[in-house]
Amino acid sequence: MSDTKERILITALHLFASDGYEAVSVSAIAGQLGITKGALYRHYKSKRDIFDRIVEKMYQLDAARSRQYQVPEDTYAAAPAAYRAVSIQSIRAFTLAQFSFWTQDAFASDFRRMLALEQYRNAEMAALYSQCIVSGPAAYMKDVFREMILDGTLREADPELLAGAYYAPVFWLIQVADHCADHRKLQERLSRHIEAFFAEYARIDCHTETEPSVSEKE
Amino acid sequence: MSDTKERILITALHLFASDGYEAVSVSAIAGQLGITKGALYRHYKSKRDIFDRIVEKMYQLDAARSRQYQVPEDTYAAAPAAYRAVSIQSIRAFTLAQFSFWTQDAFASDFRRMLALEQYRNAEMAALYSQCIVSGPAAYMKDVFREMILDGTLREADPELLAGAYYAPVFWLIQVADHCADHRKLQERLSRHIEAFFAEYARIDCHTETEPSVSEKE
DNA sequence: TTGACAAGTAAACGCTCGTTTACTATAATG
DNA sequence: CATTATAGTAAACGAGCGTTTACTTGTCAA
Repeated sequence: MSDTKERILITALHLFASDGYEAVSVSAIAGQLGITKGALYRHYKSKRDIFDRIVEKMYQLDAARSRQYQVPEDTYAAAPAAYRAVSIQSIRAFTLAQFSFWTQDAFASDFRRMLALEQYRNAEMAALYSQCIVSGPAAYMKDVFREMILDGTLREADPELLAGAYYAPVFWLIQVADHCADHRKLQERLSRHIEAFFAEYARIDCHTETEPSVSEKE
Repeated sequence: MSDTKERILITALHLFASDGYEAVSVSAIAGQLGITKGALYRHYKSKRDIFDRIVEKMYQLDAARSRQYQVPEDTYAAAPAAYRAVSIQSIRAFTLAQFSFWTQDAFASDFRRMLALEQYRNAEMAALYSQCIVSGPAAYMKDVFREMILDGTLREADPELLAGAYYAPVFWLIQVADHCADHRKLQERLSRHIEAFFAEYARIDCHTETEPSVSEKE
């Protein structure tokens, strides 16, 4: 039993993430590993096969993470109960974890970049990119915030606008991280964003300047 | 005098924006135009030459737009005077124009996508992408907002946080637009974001509609 | 009318691509 | 020990790559 198969996967993903699938040759992958391309074909039946196994592995990783963080895999429409009683604390923790995952985790970071490079020529990659990184998280936050407004955790506002205001800076900082080595700084910046957001929109908090926070709705 | 040279440029950019530079063959560019690749070499001396001319053209377009919108080409440190007396109105107009430019203008939209596809293997593209789309606009807004806080247009806040809160949703909506056909909807969503932002942070809390006629609050 | 030039075709160049084949070394198994 | 499987090399395959060359047009000024 060898780990060569796994090393091929990781190395190929890393190259795909830099140059894009088409621009990476099988020789380049093999060369990086110090083997010949003939050896590579002992483990995968084609270049496309490597790509497919990468995607397969990411699906598994993502499913495992969803379970770990108890994020509902169904949409709000399918399972609204799962979106109730979500605390600000858990939202904050999940957001910070997601940021580190997509910027620091080697596999996830490479996979995200590869998705970005393939999004305009591969419909499945486009859908996956949108779902994991662009629109999906915002749609999720919209459902969570709608419930938080209903149960009084957040003040009255348009959930969609709120979700954009919350998630867009996360998304933006992920892209900034691609060309900024100082991860600590960006992580702190993200924390400040989250604090400022909830200071602004949480109903019961120190924020009482513009509106009295309790007992106005009758 | 022919327009073939220009048509090659546009067609090549469009293909580069979908598949990335390496994945597009000279034959494919020529084929799309209904000519042979030999003819293409009458107008450009290499495939890389086409790429370079595209970048050159974008530099020219960008400089022209900067002049048109009176956006300072110097940094704040080099020319602080240019950042004073910027109105909320002009910020709003410029932001909406930038959004339409990067999502609707054929050349700019294709160029932005090409930058995104080349950002991890080409340092110049990475810098350009960051400067035009990711970090640059936020850095600009940070300088503008710092001045706006000083002159009392905006309430006291961290300019950097403010710039992120303002620009990140613009950036995010640009990416959303890549896989959402309904541009009108996104444009409206952007408008709502801008209104909500200034409603939240503008000091003189008149909900400045498109025409600031009379202040309703003393 | 002629000659230069601009724009395009078709074919070939050397090279690299993804993939296949024939063969080798090593180690475990009966 | 003989067998079988595994993991690798080296070379070849046809196809397509970016680029060059030789040749064919059409246009237009001298």
